[in-house]
Amino acid sequence: MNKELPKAYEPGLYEDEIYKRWEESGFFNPDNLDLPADAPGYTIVLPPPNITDKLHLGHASMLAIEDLLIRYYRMRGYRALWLPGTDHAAIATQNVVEKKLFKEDGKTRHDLGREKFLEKVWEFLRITQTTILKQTRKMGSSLDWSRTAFTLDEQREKAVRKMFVDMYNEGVIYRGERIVNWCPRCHSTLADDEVEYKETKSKLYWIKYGPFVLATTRPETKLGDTAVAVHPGDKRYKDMVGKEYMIPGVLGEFKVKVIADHHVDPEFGSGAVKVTPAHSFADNEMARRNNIPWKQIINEDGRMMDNCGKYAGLTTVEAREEIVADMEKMGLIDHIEEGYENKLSVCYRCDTPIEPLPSKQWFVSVDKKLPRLGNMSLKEKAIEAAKKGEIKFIPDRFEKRFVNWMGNLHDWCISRQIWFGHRIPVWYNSRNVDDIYVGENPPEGEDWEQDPDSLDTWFSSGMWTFSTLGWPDTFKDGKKSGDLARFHPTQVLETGYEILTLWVSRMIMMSFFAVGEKPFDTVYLHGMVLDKNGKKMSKSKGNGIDPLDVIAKYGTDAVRLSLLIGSTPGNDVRIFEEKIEGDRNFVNKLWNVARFILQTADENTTEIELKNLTLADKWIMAHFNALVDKNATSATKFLSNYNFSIAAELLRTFTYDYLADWYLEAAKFDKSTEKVKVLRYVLENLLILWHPFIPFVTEKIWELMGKEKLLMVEKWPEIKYDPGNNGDDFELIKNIVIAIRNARAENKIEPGRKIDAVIYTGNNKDLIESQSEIIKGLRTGIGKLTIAKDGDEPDDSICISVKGVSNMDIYLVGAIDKDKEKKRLEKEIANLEKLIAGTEKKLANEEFTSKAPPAVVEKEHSNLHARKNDLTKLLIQLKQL
RNA sequence: GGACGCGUAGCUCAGCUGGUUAGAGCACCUCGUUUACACCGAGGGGGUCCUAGGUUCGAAUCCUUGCGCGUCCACCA
Repeated sequence: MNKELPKAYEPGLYEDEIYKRWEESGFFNPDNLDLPADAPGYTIVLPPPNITDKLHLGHASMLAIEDLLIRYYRMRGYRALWLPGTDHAAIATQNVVEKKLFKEDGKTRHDLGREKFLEKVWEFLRITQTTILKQTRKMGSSLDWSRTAFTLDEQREKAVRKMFVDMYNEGVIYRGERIVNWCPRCHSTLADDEVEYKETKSKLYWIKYGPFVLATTRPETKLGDTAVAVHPGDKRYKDMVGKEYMIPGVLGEFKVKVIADHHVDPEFGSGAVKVTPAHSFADNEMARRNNIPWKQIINEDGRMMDNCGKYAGLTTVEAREEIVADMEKMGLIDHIEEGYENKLSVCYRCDTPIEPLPSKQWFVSVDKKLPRLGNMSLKEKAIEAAKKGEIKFIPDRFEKRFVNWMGNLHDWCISRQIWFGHRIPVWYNSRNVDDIYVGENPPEGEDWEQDPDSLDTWFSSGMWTFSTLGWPDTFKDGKKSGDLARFHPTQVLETGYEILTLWVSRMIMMSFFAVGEKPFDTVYLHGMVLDKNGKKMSKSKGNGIDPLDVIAKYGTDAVRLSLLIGSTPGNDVRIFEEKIEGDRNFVNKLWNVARFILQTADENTTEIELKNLTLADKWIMAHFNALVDKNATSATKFLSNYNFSIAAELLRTFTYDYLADWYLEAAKFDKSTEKVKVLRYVLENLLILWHPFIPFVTEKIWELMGKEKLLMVEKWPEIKYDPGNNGDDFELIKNIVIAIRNARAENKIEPGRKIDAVIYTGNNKDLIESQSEIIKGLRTGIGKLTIAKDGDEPDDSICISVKGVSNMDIYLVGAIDKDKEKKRLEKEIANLEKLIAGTEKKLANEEFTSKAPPAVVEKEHSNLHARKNDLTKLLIQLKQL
């Protein structure tokens, strides 16, 4: 024994030190890789985690997948760049800090003022940002830290302003009125995902409305009505469409136009809807489609405006009561339906009902045709890229989802009434409201005031693939230079399917606009990480797993493996400790395989002499070759096709079932000149194959093997030695051993007891003889082993059958439980007879033999033949018993 | 309401460009401390592949329907 390794792999002892070595090697940065000038690029930009919180297992899964890809392609000789960063997550971050501020000091951001509040935000984000980067390293991520970016750092600020100005000058960005979700209590707009829906029971008022009777939950908005809408196919109102009517109301008569719109459900209510464009999203859309004017009647305090006569100043709820009472007096109420169930939209922070209000906002037009896009719109260009396969989706079903969603996309509202984020680079002249300045830098002069709003966080993260590669400095006159030229378009965008639409769509549109090319070749979508019961992990439910906790307990490699194995592209993955524990056990198994090999073969290898290989050597070499082959079932191929789980399972099967269980065991009895070389060759290459999955343990073993170069930059293996056959000879030995072990277990022969065996080999005498030590050594418990070409059945013995072998007889002598053996044989015979009957029936069916491919029919014939042989043999054995 | 996904061994999941005696890991049962590993080894039991139809010589795999679960989007006056 030359090297004394600890019995169990202890990740905690090595991980930090190994990561440090990787980082200090400089190889995370592709500029330092030793590559030919024309080496292909392979770039992934890390989807920047929000700095609202530390990382969870979902992030860990993302990091595991992306690091796997990057390490794989780095070893394949690509100029691999994985670019790290974080996202300022404007609204989410501001909310977290606001909540904290309120909880700790009872203050709102308005108490602090813009500047002071932003200081607080930065204070907060520096802490989470540091934690995030630390966690990311802990996962073993081979990110190029020298290129680290933040969506709100100086360089990205520059990019965002340039983008805004370019889009504005091109007429893509414009200012317009839009209905927003407004919380009257918080005095703020809410993003769609900040709106919550509450099941409520309310009243449905059926009101007399000129020639109509119609149902509404909000009679007070009648003051803002400008139209009545019906379904285009509704015969009841057919003749009224397009006409104008005077409607009696509590403040006198007013005029509405009747419009036809598909949005109206003719089954609901009376099939006619009053339209209040200023205070309803749906109504607003209908008004836009039909050119109907708006009339705002509710202000930002949630109160009726001055144009509401005697109701001015009332809250909407107060106004509703009074107006209903007045309508009642006027005989305008048809009837009131109680207990009507609907979903009320409320503020996620304070539960206050939301008031949709019109407001001035900045938009990105997705439909404007642009000369720079060949007269296509941003939307059309993105859809085309997906449909033409210029951008590929994995799994491909997401392409449909993407295209479908893009098709329904409306202009993108990019302004947010918050303080944290990229401030909109627009200045208004205080002396002349219509005088607007849009530019990358503030205008000269004192009368200019910058727009108080900030940009939607997706505006800056949508630029992530090129803003991180030096844009706009690396893009002049339509020509890419520097990092942008070398790494853009990137190869893969790997992210969760839940932000396919939010993020991916924006990246594609912005990249085409700014750089004139797609941001990435492939979008790989991963699923969500769920707990054992398939529930989303969340802090409030307490079912979350902290990556750092399980890493401390089981090691990073085990955590990575548990996230990769058993998960398929686009599908959710359930994670629980038992699973991680199992993978920890596997990592330990690999460690011990190495431990054994290093003990028995601690010397540097030279070229393997193929002619000296034993049966076991050839067998393991053949199976190793199958892993790195170019055919469709190799681990290499599955890695290239994003089938990480299948690749890992192939590697695991090889490591466990082939290498550890059989080859290493056989090696203990199978001495040959090449043994040491084969052991080292297989281990070495196996470590390379495993490295992208479990980088730490493989790198550590690699070091223990005496390698000077880092495994991280080792070349991906190809087939180097052809053993000349597929290892079938050793497969036969293996099956003999299994059959003997089986027979022993079936017959309850105590493990300590030696049994004599006789093998009549037929034509295989030399082969079996050469392997007799292995057969005896592999825990078959054989005492005296007799090998002959043929002979008589020994007394007091059973004949055992070997899988797939019919021209050989093996007898175990003595100590046989005949009853048990008889039962076993009968069971097996019954099973075989059933199979044979099935096969015969199939072959008798002329439809089958004439229509099925000849190869399939042929296979059935050979199956039948083999099964019949086996049956004959079993019947003889049974008779002899 | 719209779109999509899932339902295979007790649990977690592969397999699904149609042809295998339907697989893996964990759990379970029996046996075993054999110096790489008890974070172990040997052997074993366990599945009408959700239901009902259809296509086909042949379906876990393709089509239709129903049931159950999940995700995203929209949200209704």
